[in-house]
Amino acid sequence: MDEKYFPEKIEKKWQQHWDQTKAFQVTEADPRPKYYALEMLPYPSGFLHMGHVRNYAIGDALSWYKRLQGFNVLHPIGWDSFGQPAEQAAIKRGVNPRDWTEENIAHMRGQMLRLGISYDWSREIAAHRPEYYKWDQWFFLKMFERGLAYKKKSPVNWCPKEGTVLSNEQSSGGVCWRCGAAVEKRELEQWFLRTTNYAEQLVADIKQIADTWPDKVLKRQSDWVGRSEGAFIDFAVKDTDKKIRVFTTRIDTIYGATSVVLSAEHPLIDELLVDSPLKEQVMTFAEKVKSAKAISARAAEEEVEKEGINTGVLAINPFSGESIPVWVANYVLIEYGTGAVMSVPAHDERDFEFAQKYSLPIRRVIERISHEQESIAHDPTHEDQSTAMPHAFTEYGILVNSGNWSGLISENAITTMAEHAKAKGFGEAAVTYRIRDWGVSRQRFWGAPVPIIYCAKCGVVPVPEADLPVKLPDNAEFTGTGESPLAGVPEFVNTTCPKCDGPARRDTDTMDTFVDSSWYFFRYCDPRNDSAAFDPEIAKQWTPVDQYIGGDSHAVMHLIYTRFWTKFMRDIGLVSFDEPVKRLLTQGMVTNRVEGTDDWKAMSKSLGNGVDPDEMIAAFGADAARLFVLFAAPVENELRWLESGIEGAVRFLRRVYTMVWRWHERLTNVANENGIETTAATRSLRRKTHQTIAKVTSDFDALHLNTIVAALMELFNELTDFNADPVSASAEDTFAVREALEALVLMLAPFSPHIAEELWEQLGHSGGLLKSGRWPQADAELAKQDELEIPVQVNGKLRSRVLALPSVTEDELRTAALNDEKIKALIDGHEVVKVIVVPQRLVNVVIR
RNA sequence: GCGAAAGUGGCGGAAUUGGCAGACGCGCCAGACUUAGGAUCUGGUACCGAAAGGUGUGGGGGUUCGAGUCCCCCCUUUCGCACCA
Repeated sequence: MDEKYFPEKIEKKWQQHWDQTKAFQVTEADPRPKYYALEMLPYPSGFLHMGHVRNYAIGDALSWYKRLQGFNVLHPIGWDSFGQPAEQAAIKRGVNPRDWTEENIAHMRGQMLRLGISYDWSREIAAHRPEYYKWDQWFFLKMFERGLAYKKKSPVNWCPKEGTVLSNEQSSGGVCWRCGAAVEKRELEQWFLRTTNYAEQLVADIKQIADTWPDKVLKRQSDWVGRSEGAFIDFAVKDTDKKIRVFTTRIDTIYGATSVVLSAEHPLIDELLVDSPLKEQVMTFAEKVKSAKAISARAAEEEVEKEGINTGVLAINPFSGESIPVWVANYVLIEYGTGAVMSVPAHDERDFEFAQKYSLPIRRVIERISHEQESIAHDPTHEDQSTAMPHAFTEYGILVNSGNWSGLISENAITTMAEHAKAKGFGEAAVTYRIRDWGVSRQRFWGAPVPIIYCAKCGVVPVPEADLPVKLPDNAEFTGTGESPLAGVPEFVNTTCPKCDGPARRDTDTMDTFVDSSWYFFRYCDPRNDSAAFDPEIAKQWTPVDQYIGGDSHAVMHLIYTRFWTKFMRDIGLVSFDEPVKRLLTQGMVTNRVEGTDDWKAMSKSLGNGVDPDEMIAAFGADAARLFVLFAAPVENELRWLESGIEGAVRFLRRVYTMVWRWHERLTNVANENGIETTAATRSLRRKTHQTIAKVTSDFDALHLNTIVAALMELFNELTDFNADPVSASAEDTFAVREALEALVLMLAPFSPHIAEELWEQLGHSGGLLKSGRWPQADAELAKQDELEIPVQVNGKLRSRVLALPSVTEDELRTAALNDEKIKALIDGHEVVKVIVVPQRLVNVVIR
């Protein structure tokens, strides 16, 4: 053993040991209970950044903890290796995307090895390899068989900068999730997956993970699915047999409807205006709205002013029989509900604003229920039109001016009016969702080809399973024009129809890369299977994932897709549960100061505030870098990078190293006997050791990794204070030091595994931590305090302390406090009103 | 605009059910050892005060013997959603 701590030497030694002994390879044959720890698989951009390091350090800490506790821990890694940057490299620099990707993977794998992350490398996977994406295609075909994958022409989100379609999830807020460019609407024919079929389950099953996923993620998912209860109501168009169906959550306000408003894209507009003199005007308006939306009105920061036009057509309110005008307006969305609404200005903010602008009537039909207005409640014919409303009244209340329904309260009216509509055949109660089907076609090369063939005779023909994978060609040209590069490869495009053998063409789009990541952690269970995506029996042994760790940027993308995918896999019998991930941790970002400013921003090349993990490893060692990122902040918080912080981590490791170096000879020479008495000299150290074990264990279960490191430092400080001489220490002292050092080293392993392995060996154990080490057990007796220092307050202010045994009674404590010299002096001349005694905690003397 | 979360030393952050505020680390100060120190070790470090003592968890109020923690109002920050009928 060296006298001094040389991280690079130790780290290399143990990385080799782990590799040679295949230390982290696991098998299903292992009888121990399983634990599946998973970090989000990275995109192989070429270099790890500190965000990755933090992610993997957290996952690795957990993996080590569970291993030392005796679990059979699956801790795999792979590559989300399809995607835009590889294609950009191909366009800009003419490199082959496959070569570019493989080189990046090789480099990043090296970085992970240098960090010493304990992955089972035998299970490594990469999405761009045919043996993986074959199964993306297989899943697509399964969905196609069941009608869950379908093609339709529709307005889709188009990123002009990247030249491809995006899903709704990827264009949240009207901007591209990757490059931030404003998203346009384009009319294209695209493949969609029916996520809407699972909308209800995606909301309902949240209760299964409500306690173990972060609230903010569940909230966003719930909002994204956007479940809304209401009713469909048909408004007949006057003098025609046509109907306009609207969706409303407030059927109780229907007597206040003063118009029906259609979105500009509503399909009925054409039909309704066939003979209308206003046709020209309305169509011009609708076109204007559509084009404004096409250039991304939704990406604009400010609210767009409401605009509309009266079509001159009348619709009949099925409840009141009243005829009201039909308008077309820019504030009604075709994507939601039915693309048409009944406008109730008195009880909806948007309708109110619209009505004011165009001087449409505002008719109040809901009154607040209050004591002052009790007379109104008892007088259903009450009509208060005299007072102009300053705002819409959007709360529930009591119905007025609503025919026979007046006098009902909103909650009841909503139910009974929907029932009435159904009985009369002009509507029904309904649930709508905001979530849309997942558009998966991408006009790109570097993805899994959509396994579909178009035949002039047979139409849309799925590629037979036996012909999978549909492989990417090697000779595509990358022009960056926005056309799928596959379309320019005749050898790829031209094929024969699997049904009739006639000439046919392949689909030239590839699938969204989020398809790859929707099921990848099932593949880790059975990564080399070439006859199935995975063997359900094997997957059953590992899944669901026990702990998933990643950034929260995927809250409504990856994390909703993978829940959808799992439900589909359940429905085709591959898995037997509803939710793929038991527990989710969303780690905070790693930020650094932007030079010349006071801003802390996520590290990035463009801001020039990046920190290279390799440089950190070279300067301080992987162990210190990892210890620092876990110590510096709670895992879910933002982590501000401070070079001095990592120096502190090295200092700590160096001190621990030196401590072991000073003791290792004595500890290996003096046999570790059991049954050694605790002495007055060792009691305090032994207590600290066992208290620390208890605290660290419970903090691990709560994922409070930063306070664990603090606790280990406290234990070390206690060891320093113990100050026994390694040359002449008594058997009792040696025993206590050994106990403390062994516990410290074992508990340090999840944070800084290389030095822990080295020190464990120096403490006289062979074969490595996983062979000879076990997570230490806290002895509750030893952890007990044998004397308590009880604070004594007078009128709530701390004035003194008294010493007491843990077994002290309430009366004894009261007496001790009142007899304390300082307290006596303070209560002298005052009346003691009462004395609060909290057993084992505190005494408060209340005086007057 | 709507919704949610959070405000604790110079900094990152600790603090069972309301019960000693500031653990641990960084930084800073002093000292030791050193040819030297951006190494190492020791001690100190919330604020005011020479001290006794007093004041302190964004601001204001409340509940309580006792509030960082619970309740109400306000301010600030961060995040999410932004015409979802």
